[in-house]
Amino acid sequence: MVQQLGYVYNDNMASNDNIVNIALDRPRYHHGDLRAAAVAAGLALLEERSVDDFALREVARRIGVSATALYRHFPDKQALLGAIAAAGLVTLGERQREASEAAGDPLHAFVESGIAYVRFAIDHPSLFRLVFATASAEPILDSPRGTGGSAMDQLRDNIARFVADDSSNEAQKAAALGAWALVHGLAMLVLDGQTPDDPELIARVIRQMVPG
Amino acid sequence: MVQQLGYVYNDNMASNDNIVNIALDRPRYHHGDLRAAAVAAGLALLEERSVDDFALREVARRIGVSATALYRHFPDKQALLGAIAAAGLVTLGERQREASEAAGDPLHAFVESGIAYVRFAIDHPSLFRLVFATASAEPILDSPRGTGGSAMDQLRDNIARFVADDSSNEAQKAAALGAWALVHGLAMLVLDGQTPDDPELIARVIRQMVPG
DNA sequence: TGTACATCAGTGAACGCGCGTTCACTGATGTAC
DNA sequence: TGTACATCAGTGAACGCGCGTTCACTGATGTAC
Repeated sequence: MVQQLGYVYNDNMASNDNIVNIALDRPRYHHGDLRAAAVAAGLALLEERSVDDFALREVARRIGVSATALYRHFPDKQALLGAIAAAGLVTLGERQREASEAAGDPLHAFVESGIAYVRFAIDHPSLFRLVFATASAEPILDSPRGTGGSAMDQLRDNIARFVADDSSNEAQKAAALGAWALVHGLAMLVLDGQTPDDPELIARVIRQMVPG
Repeated sequence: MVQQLGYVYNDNMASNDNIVNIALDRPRYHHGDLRAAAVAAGLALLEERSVDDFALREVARRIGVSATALYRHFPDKQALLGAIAAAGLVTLGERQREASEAAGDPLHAFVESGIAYVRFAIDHPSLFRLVFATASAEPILDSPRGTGGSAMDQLRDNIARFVADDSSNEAQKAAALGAWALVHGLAMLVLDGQTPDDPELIARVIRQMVPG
């Protein structure tokens, strides 16, 4: 437990894994950082529970604060989930970027980032579901290009690098959506237990999609 | 309202659309057919509501029966949802078969049945989600071949017809899973509002996947 | 055909559930002078 | 540096929510003789 400024925070949300760190600005437990702590605890909670069983009250309990306190930082439960989903999307983008960069050529990078997408879903099923269930105002694929770190930026960059330059805008869009749909479908099917979590099979399915 | 044998059933569950008819054995409202009526009403309810908001009590209300009555026919809510999901899966298979048969060559049939899959999801989002959220005991793709009418039988038949005969078993399996994942992902992305419900784009994405 | 009885599909009242959220409040923090 | 006060992040009690499910029951149906 961390005693600080008269308030007590349970620090177990920081000990979980690197997913959690994403949401924490340092210094971690400054006064007023309940928001970050709540997001971190929420991410940790989603490692254990389905989105349906996600309880705002449990998040409050875990950071050692009354449930009401969260209403100082989020208008309602949905807003808390939104913040958690945003953090999840950032992490997904990071995982894809890491995978891309570790690979050599563009084709390889593309395949590896697809595998990373599915892997992320399998490693964090509730968070993955939340990210996509939390309907963004605008569709992710059509959203303006961000800092280059988002999951969708990764996808588009990778597509652009190996789709033939002379292909039409429409063709590129279809290719991008196809790639996204494939990995997204794969992820959902594994999460719903419709196909086994077999890394070999998953890699094969993704590989067979790319030309060559 | 249909008065029959002293019991009153609200007949609006029969007036919805053909999805509903699937679950009804004729004669429709014989004594004891509460089970079929409940499934039909449940299907209708899912046309209006998310799975989360699906209430056993509301199903009972709609067929003009006490909530308790349903417990004569289903051990619990989950069992009711299971029966509804099963009916949904049958309908999905029918839609795919119809689309396949309407098309000419195997390649076309494959594409059209993929489009039908996505169309079904878009037309019945809650039911589609329920079907796949209701974890079957065994993964659908690996389940023993059924009567030939199931959605997965359709998928496998179509795959078998156009994948090269000399391709390995592993390659065929990967091709089948890839096809499934593509349409499944497309469906989920549209349902979650991540990509628009654009029939032209959807058709293009599915078409680009098949050789030639 | 009539009677006695078991069966079983219904009934309505009741309970517990933990939740999200509201409310009036308190007391520490930061600031103006 | 001290003091007066506004601010605001917390508190705990309370409420309503509609739900799934249990319970003891009733009365119509079907059957054995």
